[in-house]
Amino acid sequence: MSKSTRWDSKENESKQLPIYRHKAKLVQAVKDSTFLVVTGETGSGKTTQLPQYLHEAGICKNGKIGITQPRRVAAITVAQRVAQEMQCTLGREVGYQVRFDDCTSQDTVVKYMTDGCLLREVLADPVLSQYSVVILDEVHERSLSTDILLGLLKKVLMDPANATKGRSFPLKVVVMSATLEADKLSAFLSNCPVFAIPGRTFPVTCTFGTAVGPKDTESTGYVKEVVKMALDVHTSEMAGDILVFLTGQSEIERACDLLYEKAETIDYRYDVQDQTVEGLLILPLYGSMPTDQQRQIFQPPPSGIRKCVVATNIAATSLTISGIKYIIDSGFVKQLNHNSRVGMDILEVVPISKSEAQQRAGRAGRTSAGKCFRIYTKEFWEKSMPEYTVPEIQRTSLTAVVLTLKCLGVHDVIRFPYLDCPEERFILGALKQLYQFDAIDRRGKVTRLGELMVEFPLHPGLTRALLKAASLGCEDLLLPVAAMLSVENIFIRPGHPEKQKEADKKHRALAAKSGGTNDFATLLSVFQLCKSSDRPSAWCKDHWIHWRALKSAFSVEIQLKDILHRLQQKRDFPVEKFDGNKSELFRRCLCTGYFTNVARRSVGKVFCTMDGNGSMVHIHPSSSLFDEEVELNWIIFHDVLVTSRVYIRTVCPIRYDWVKDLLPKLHEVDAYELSSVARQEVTDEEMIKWETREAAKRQPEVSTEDIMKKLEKRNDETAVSDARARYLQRKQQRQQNKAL
DNA sequence: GAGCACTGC
Repeated sequence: MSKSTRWDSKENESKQLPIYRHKAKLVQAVKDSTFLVVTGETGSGKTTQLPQYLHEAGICKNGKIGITQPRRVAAITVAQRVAQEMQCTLGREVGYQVRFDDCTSQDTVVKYMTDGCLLREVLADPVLSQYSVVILDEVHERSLSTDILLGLLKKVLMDPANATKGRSFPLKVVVMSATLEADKLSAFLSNCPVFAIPGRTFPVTCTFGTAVGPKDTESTGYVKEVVKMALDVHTSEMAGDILVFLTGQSEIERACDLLYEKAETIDYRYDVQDQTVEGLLILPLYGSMPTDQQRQIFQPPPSGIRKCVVATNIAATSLTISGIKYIIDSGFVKQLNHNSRVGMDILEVVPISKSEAQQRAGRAGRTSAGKCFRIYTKEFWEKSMPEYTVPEIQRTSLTAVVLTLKCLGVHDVIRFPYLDCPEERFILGALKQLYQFDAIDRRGKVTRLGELMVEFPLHPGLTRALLKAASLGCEDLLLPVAAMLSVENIFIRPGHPEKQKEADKKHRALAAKSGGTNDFATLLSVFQLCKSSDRPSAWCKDHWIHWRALKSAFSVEIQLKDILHRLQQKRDFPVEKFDGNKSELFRRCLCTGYFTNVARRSVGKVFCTMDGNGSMVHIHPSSSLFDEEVELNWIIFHDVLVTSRVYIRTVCPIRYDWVKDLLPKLHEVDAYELSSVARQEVTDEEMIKWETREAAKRQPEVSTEDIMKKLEKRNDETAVSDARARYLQRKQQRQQNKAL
C-alpha cells in the first residue's frame, strides 16, 4: 500500500467520526465566545479532531493550541495519532509534553500535554501568552490539576483587567467533558454555550445482583460473589471476554486463585452454553504489576478460549482492553481520603458512585453491544452509592495547591472560583501547615522560602527538608531520599509465605547495611547501592526491590537536582553552617520537614503524636525500628497507614533537642485564626488582638491540657470527645505507672 | 507482627 492511499483511508476514517458533520459550526462556536463547553462520549473524535479543525481554520496564527489530558499515556498516544493524521513528524507542528519527556519544538502549534504540565507553565506565565486556545479535556474526571486550571482560567479571563494584561490577543478556552457535567460547567463559566456531539458506543444492558445490600458497605464477601458470577457468565453466556472490577492486589490474587480452582472442574461437554467456548484464561491486572506481565492482557486469547481479566480501577480509565463484552462490577473501589481532623491520608474501601458504575459498564460497549453484571442490589445502588464521585480537590491535602495558588497571586484561597469548593477546614489546614513550614508568614503572604518551595514537584514537608539540606551543603543526602519517597513503594513483598520470608530477609539486610535504625537512611543506601551496581535491574531482582519504581526515582532525583541547581544560581539562596557528624546532620534536615510528624514513646511500640491530636500510632513491622531494642523515645515518620491498627512507616529516631524549638510552632497558630489571614480581611486592630492572644498562649512547653483547651474552643464535638477520651486514658496510664 | 487504588508535576 502506498503512503498516500494509507493516508486517504485515515482521512476517510476521520470523516466518518460523529464530530465531522459539526466541523464548521464548532469552529465558529470557538471563535464566537471566550469559553465553550464541548460534550461527547468516547468515540466522538473530539480529542483528536477539534485541535485539527482549529489549526486548519488558522486560529494558531497568534499562538499555540494546547490540549490537556489527565494522563501521560493519553497525551502521548493522541499526539502520535494526530501527527500521523496531519502527516507531520511528531515533535514538529504536533507535539506533546509530559514530565521527563518534552517532544515539542519551535514549530509546535498543536501541543498535547498533561494537566499538571500546563499548571507548571501557568506558574511561569500566568496569562499563557504563548497560547491562542487552551482545551481542557476529560474535565469530568475532575483531576486536581484540571480543577485548579479551570478556576484559574475563569479568574483570569472573567476579569477584563486580566484579559488583556500581558497578551496582545484574546485567549479562548474550550472545556471538554462527558455529557453528565455539561450544565454545571456551563453555569460555572457564566453560562457559556454548550456544544454536544453524539457518541459512537454500543448499548450495554445492566443487571443487579443479590449479594451486596446497603448494609454491606464494609464487607469483603464480594470477592466470592464476583467469582461465582464470573463462572456463571463463563458457562451461560456467548463468547466474549470478561472484565472484573475489584479493589486491590491481594483481593485480585485471591479471586484469581478461586477462579483457577473452580474453572478446572468445568466439563466443557455439558456445562457450557456456547459450544465454541473451550476454556478460560484468567489474568490479574493492577498498577504495580511488572509491565511485561501487563502487556499480556492486551493480546487476544487463543481461539476458543475466553479471557477473564480481574482488575483494579486501572481498567476503568487508564487502560483499554479490546474484546470485552461482559463486565462484573463489585461496586467498590479503594480511595485515598484526606482526614483534616487528624491531618492524615487514609486509604479506604468505599462504594463507587453511580457515574463510576456507568463508566465501568461502558467498558463492555466499545466494539459491540455488551452486558454488565452488578453483584450489588438495586437498593444498594439507590441507598449507598452517591451520584458522583467526590472530586479529588475535596478529598486530598491541599498544602501544595494552596502554595501554588498563593504564588500565582491568589491570596484569597477560600473564595477562589472552585468548581466544587473544598471544605474550609481543608484549606485552613493547608494554610496552617504552610505557616509551620515557613512557606507563608502570619499574614498569609508567601515567603522567600515559599517561593523556592513551589518550584519542587514534592510534598511541602519533603521540600522543606531538602532545602534545609541544600542550605547546609548536604543535599546529596536528601535528594535521593526525596526521590524515593515520591515514587511508589520500592520494597516488593510477594504473596507466597516462602518468598515473603526471603524478601523480608533481604530487606532487613539492606537496612542493617545503613545502620539498621533509620528507614530514611535505608532508602538512601538502596538508591546508592543500586545506582553503583553493574547490573541494576538484576540487583533489584536479587534484593526484592521494585526496579521500575527505582528507575523512576533515579529520574526524579535528576529532576530535583536540576531544579535545585537552577535555584542556587540565584543570589539569595540561604546558606547555613553546621558542626556535627553526618548521621546527625541527615536527621536534623529531616526534622525540619517532618516536625509535624513527631511522636513520643508511650508504651512499648506505641507512640503518641505531638500534633495536637495526640493520636496513638504503632511502628509498622516493615520498619527497621520494629524489632530494635535500643532506647527510642522520640521519632519522626513519613506516613501513616490505617489497617488493623494505625501504623507509621518510614521512621527515624531523633533527639528531643532537635525539635524542641520547632514543636511550639505546631500549636502556635490555630486554624481558626488563620481563617482571617486566608481571606486577607485582617485589619491592624485584629492583627494586634491576635498577636496579643498568641503571646499569651505561648508557653515553654505545650501540655496536653493546653491542647485540650484549644480543641474545645474549636467547637468540634467529635474532636473534643475523642481527645478527652485519649487524655483520660493517658492520665490513667500515668497514674498506673506511678503506682508501679 | 505486616494487607498500597489510581493519577500527576
